[in-house]
Amino acid sequence: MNVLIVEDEKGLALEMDEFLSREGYIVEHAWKKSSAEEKIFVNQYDFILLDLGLPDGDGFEVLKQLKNLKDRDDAVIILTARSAVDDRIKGLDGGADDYLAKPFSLNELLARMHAIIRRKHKLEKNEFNIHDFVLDIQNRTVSYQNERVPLTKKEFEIFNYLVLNKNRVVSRMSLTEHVWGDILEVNSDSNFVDVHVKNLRKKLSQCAKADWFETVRSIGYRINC
Amino acid sequence: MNVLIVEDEKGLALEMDEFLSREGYIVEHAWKKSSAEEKIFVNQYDFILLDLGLPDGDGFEVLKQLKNLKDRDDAVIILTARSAVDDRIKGLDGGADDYLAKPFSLNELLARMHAIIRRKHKLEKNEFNIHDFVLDIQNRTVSYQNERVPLTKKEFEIFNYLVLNKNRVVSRMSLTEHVWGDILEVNSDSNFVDVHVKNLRKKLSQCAKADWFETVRSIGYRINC
DNA sequence: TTGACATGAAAAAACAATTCGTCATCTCTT
DNA sequence: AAGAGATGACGAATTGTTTTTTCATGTCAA
Repeated sequence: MNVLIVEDEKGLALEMDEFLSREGYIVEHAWKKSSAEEKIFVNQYDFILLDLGLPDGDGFEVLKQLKNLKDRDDAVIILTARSAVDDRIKGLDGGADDYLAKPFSLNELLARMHAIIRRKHKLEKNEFNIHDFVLDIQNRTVSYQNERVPLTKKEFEIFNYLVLNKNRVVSRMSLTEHVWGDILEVNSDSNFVDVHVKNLRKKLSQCAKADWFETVRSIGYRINC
Repeated sequence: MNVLIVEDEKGLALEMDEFLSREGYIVEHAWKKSSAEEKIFVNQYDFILLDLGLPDGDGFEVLKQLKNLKDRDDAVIILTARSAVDDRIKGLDGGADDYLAKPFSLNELLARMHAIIRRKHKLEKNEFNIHDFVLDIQNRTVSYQNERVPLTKKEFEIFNYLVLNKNRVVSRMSLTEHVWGDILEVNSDSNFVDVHVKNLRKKLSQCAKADWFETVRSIGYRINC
């Protein structure tokens, strides 16, 4: 999952980066309003963590720009000093999905992100249920009939992203972007996605249901349920 | 324990080196007769593994040189091609402690070395018994009243060397040479020996007997029994 | 009182285990 | 038959753990 951190305070930004990277997120940074706008224009993100007090302008304008773009589903969490938490923010009228008053704990941030995923997918808990699997977002674990399936980081991320997009074809391209980030140009003619999918499938092979984890020739993969 | 390998066949020599290093020995090499003689003149070794067919002469002469030196107790194992195993070798008249016909297995070599230690210390098994400890040379383990005491490599080597010289003062210098090899000049003013001894003592502290593991001020340590 | 040793804690290095990416080859689908 | 994907095996990179070394400080014996 891709996250854009729009925050000029480097220390905080790097802390967030490290923390979220550990959690499997692909993190990008924008240190000011202008570069944030450029990045948003070019890429889509699963989350945008938006500081309001940017050196070259109000973060709210970034949010407005985003809302002008079509077909975007980027979740926005506003980060702001407590004193700045006034109604315009609390009401979330600008279209943000949540806000977080500084200083905040990284776990709090993560919890809010999970909450957004939960909301988007209409989940009751931080879990996806698919066939007999339970994919636990919080603990980053997968179980099959209450039996833990040990997945590596990459395997979990692949499964997670496919489940997040279940019943939709996920292209290799998109999968790569969301699991590895922008390593595309460097090595394009490798089959590492295939290899990881193979390994993942093997670990998930306890579920014998036919075609639940499909290969879509020339495009990518799809999980059906 | 220090081992000198006198052997011109590099492949074999390096194999032996790797194997013996894993077993905790400090290994040096001499590739020909002349350098072997120089080394023997300068240093003492616990074992000299002596190939007879050296490029610049007969290995036996190295052995003769060694016997000319006073106060030496280096154990010599002769390595030689099977065809060369004639009476002069078998009889071990030259003063070697054992011989080994090539090709031999590294474990066979090690077993012979252990046998020599056993003989020198008049042991019945490959074990030293000291107070309630059993120091197993073969398995490189230490037990106290049949309870295994987990030691690190260095800790074991220190204990082993002190036990080998029990009731004698072992200088820091000597201890360093036998456990670490010739790192002396590089860092002399370090207290790493003391630290390891301290850690070792802690692990051996189950034995409450007074002064069995003494510090000899300004010199080194001594194990009494 | 001083030098030598002991000690605890932490940094650095070594080691082991796991994960990741590459590659050559095989299989399947069209 | 040709292109796409699957697979097994292997080396590289990463991660986590243990061991080794350094260091600052405390203690003890001469």
